[in-house]
Amino acid sequence: MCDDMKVHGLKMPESMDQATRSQLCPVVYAVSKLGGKWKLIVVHNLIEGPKRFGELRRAIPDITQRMLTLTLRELEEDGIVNREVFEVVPPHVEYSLTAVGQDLENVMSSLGDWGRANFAQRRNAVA
Amino acid sequence: MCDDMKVHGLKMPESMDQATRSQLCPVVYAVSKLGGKWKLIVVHNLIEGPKRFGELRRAIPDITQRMLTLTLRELEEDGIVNREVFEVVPPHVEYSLTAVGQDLENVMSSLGDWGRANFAQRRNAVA
DNA sequence: TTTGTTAGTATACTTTATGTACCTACATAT
DNA sequence: ATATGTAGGTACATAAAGTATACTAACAAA
Repeated sequence: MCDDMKVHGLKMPESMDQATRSQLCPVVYAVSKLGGKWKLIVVHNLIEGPKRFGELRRAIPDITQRMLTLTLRELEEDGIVNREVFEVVPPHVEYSLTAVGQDLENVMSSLGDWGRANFAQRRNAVA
Repeated sequence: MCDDMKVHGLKMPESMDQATRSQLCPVVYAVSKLGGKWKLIVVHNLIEGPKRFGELRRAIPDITQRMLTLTLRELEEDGIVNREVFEVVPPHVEYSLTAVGQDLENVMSSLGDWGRANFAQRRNAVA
């Protein structure tokens, strides 16, 4: 697992714990950053371009205000999402993907490809 | 969001709930199948080839027996992982990716690419 | 003057996800 | 007779996620 890490000149002994290893295995690291229930859904909705808080809420009807806030805060902390506040009334806040977030495009599209293929398969299997 | 779904000849009205929409938006569908804490880690470990239960445990030291069992059962139900039992004593059970699971290769590699790039960036940023 | 708007925060509560500890069966090795 | 290894199962406990409701600021329109 994670021979990639040779590029960092590091070995990954069994004794190392997950927190440490997640800094070494790119896949484990990525999953730890994107693993929440809503993270990828929010990123998916920002791929097309910046959106306001309310637009995201309407685009993801099942997310609660609180969970959207928490998810956006975490994505912001991880440098995936950018938050721009316009000091007007009523408030105007725009969320967009950073360069790091934009780099998720391949992940999102391969995920979409898989979902599409798998979904099609299931329809045939069930119907 | 999810214009892809036009290929299924379906629209996605606001009134539709998440359960229904997850059958329509490939990304939401994919996330719903792969969203658990351990799902992608297990898939990642099976990409190279079949592994036994104990091998997976050793490869993912922080997963508990219970979570590995639950994760494998769900992946099996979703047609991503195949479980082969050899009726011997002591028990011998082998887990492998189905064709659907193999199709996750692009997802895994793009996720690895992103993690690698992002990880490298962070190292520079921090160090 | 009350209502509406946007993007939240605060609090309490419930549900689901994940984790811990201990248990089994059976054959072989000691 | 007891210990070892495999692939789990089960009861219970905790952590994470989600729900519901109330609350805020500041201005505009009815």
